[in-house]
Amino acid sequence: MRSNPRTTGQSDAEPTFTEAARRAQILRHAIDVVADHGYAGASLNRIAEHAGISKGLISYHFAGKDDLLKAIVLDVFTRGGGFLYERETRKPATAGGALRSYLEGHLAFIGSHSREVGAVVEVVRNLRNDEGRLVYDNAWDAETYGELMGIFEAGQASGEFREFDPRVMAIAVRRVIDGFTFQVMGSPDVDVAAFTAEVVALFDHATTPRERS
Amino acid sequence: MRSNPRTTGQSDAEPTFTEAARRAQILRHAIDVVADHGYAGASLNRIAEHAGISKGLISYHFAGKDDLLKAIVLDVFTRGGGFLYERETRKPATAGGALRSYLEGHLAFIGSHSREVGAVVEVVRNLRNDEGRLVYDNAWDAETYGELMGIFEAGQASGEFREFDPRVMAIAVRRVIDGFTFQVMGSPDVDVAAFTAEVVALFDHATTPRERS
DNA sequence: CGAGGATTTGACCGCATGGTCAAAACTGTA
DNA sequence: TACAGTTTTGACCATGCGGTCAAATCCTCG
Repeated sequence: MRSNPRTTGQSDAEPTFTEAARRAQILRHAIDVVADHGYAGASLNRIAEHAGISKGLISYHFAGKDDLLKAIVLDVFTRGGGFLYERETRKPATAGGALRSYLEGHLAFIGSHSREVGAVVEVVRNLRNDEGRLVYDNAWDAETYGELMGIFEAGQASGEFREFDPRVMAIAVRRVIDGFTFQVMGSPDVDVAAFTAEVVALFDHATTPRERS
Repeated sequence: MRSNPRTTGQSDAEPTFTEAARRAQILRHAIDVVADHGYAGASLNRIAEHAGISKGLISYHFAGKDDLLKAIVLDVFTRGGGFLYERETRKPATAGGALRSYLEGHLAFIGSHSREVGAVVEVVRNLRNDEGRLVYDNAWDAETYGELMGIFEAGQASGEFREFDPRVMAIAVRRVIDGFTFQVMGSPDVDVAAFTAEVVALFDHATTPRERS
């Protein structure tokens, strides 16, 4: 057989042991290449060379380059979700605590997986569909604002937070979190804990009223 | 003569009227194409077609694609500087006022020049030199933090601002400002004034102490 | 007009890209 | 051993890329 039926969605059988391992290996090397050379520099040839395999093998395990790049996003998101799930011991009692936990969790994941997150950011910001539109557009990452906006609305309902537009605040939080990726990728010796403390304090002040309650 | 001496830096004579106009025209169309199709989709062929000229003409007026892209950045930065200069009537008296002015000025420019700024962001985030490193790296945009950090340090010295890391706060401000570009590019009907007011309030609370003085 | 520089075209080059495929190699089973 | 299914290779393809160049055109001024 010349191509894998699973790559074209014609089969939903259990993936072989070999297949799973090979896909994981390709994903790892693809992440490395994207992180090192950027979206434009991540060619299938370069990824194959980096992994020590032939280019055709990538086409055998993935339907195409876009499929591979989307798989990177899915893989890192899944790992990030697991990281955050294992980290959360119990639900914070206050909205401020929830926001703090959100920031600390996400920044900790980025600090310990900067290359993976960097590759994802690269793909998300650049991958376009056939019509030339971004695959991961504003509407897409608006979905990721949901959790944050929930925290903000709860805090405002309880009077813990001041009045502000939850959407704008969510955008700001996500922008600062994603920006941390570039900081740590640009200079890997940044102090994750110090940065986290600063950001937590920043948004603590930004969300709460100035007057003491 | 087969190529323009000015594109290869072999002449510093006054540019012709035709040359200046042609360069400006190419820049405008290049900005359009980058804004519409992203960095990866902005080929010389596409830019030439969009401008209704031949591809060779671009090579005649610019030393190469990289030169053209850097010219986009320089052009928009120059225009932005002029915009902000004309906007500033007089120096704000307080650090809080300076920060507010900084935010309002930059967000106003983005709101009225979203495509230009979007193209610049695309180039800055993607253009790499021959060794594969980003041309506009962390060290480069750290320079743009200077003005913000000056405002923060002045405010802390006068006791107007609380104690925080000026570098982290500057990164946060720039991230939120640049993020606004994507918001307005993704949906051009966003309310610039409302967003600006929210961001001003956000960083006003973030920088000032909670206790009333 | 016509000389000469400035401008513009369109054909062309070498190269890297994403993708395909027949053949080979490998693997397990009988 | 022979067989069948899976996995892997390496050569190959069409396409688009950035860039070059000889030739054609335009423009200005004597």
